[in-house]
Amino acid sequence: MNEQVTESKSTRERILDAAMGLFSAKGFHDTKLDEIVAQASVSKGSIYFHFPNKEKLFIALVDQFADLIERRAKEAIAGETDSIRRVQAALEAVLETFSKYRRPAKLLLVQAVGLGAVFERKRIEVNDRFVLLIQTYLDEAVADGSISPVNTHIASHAWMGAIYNIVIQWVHTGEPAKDDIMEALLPLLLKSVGYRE
Amino acid sequence: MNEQVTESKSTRERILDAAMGLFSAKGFHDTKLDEIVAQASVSKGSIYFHFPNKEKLFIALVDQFADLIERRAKEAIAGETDSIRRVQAALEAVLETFSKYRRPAKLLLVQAVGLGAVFERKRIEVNDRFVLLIQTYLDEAVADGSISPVNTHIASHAWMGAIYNIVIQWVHTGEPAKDDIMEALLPLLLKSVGYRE
DNA sequence: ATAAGCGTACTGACCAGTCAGTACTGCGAG
DNA sequence: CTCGCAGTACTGACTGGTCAGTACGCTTAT
Repeated sequence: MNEQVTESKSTRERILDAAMGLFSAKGFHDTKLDEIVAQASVSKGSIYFHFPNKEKLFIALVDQFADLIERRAKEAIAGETDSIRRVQAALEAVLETFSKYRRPAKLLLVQAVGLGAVFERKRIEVNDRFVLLIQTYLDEAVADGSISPVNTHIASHAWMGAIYNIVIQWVHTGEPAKDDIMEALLPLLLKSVGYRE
Repeated sequence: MNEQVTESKSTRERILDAAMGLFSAKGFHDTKLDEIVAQASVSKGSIYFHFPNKEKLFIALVDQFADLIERRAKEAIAGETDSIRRVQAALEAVLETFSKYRRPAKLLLVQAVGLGAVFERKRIEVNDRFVLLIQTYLDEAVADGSISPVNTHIASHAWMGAIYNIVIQWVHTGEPAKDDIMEALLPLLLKSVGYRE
């Protein structure tokens, strides 16, 4: 929300870093505030100076990463004009970003799920943001005839899920390797909406 | 694990039913044991007579439903001989079962995620069970030439994710309708592995 | 009698959140 | 220039509510 003007960045940053490490590894409930305190070498009070509560600290991390992903995807799209290339570029950018930031990926895709109603809303919001992004460009691709007329609503949800699950698998095991994902997943998704290269 | 031989079914069943309702709606942590007690009209001691702890009660529900899904899928497969039809039948059976049991679906797909390490292992185990099932029949379909030679490992994970996400969407909003899912998702998945009807 | 099945009242560990206080910096008035 | 004052950043011991799990006792069936 409010950009840091004062140069106290380091503390807030240390809290976020520590929280990211712990939340992504152990989940929300299994991460104790005292652990973040220890990891970040800050005091408990300091955390509550920068964040209203544990929940908001977690959500700050989710938002931060979701924003990054969306920014990268939009940058990639901006660099292309052909609709099918846009879809392709966005997909590459997203996978690239996930693979570059493994811990945030786990936070967003795994740890942010199945926490109560508050988080659920957040998760759905983030998911829908990306689904809508995908759908927009799929619709475009259908309109200019580069892919066959499919149910883009279902297709975009399916794509999102496919990406989710592959990335989650990769986050856990390190397999399949990033390049294998790119090579196999991209054509698979494109074929699913009837695109022939 | 151990089948009920004693005829105390009703209490155990009432506990499971209440737990299913609450866990699926509110998640693991936000569901208090006392709420299950109230909902099921049983005593706390009774719950601890039938289940060693809260965690195991939750996992019992997960296992129960995962078993059901797998059974339905295998039954569907057994009724077909052609490999591509087997894949199709399994998919239909799984979607059918999910749509018939909305609460268990939410429990398995949403609420069982993002709980600490113990549950994470369980979730991966269940996921892998289905991925392997899919992969087996995809490999078969590749072998007999009904679909193109794709990376079936990645494809099966992608399928699983696609199914996950669509069903989760449906669990939350009731949209898209079951029939729309069948009509759109099935051909989409089949096309993704290069099958032409 | 004796044990499986269930009920009730209780415990105590745990942990998010609080708050009184410290350290430091900058600033306007006398 | 310096003293009082105020604002900001931070500390860490403490608390109080919560809730999973337990102790123990009463039944009913065999």
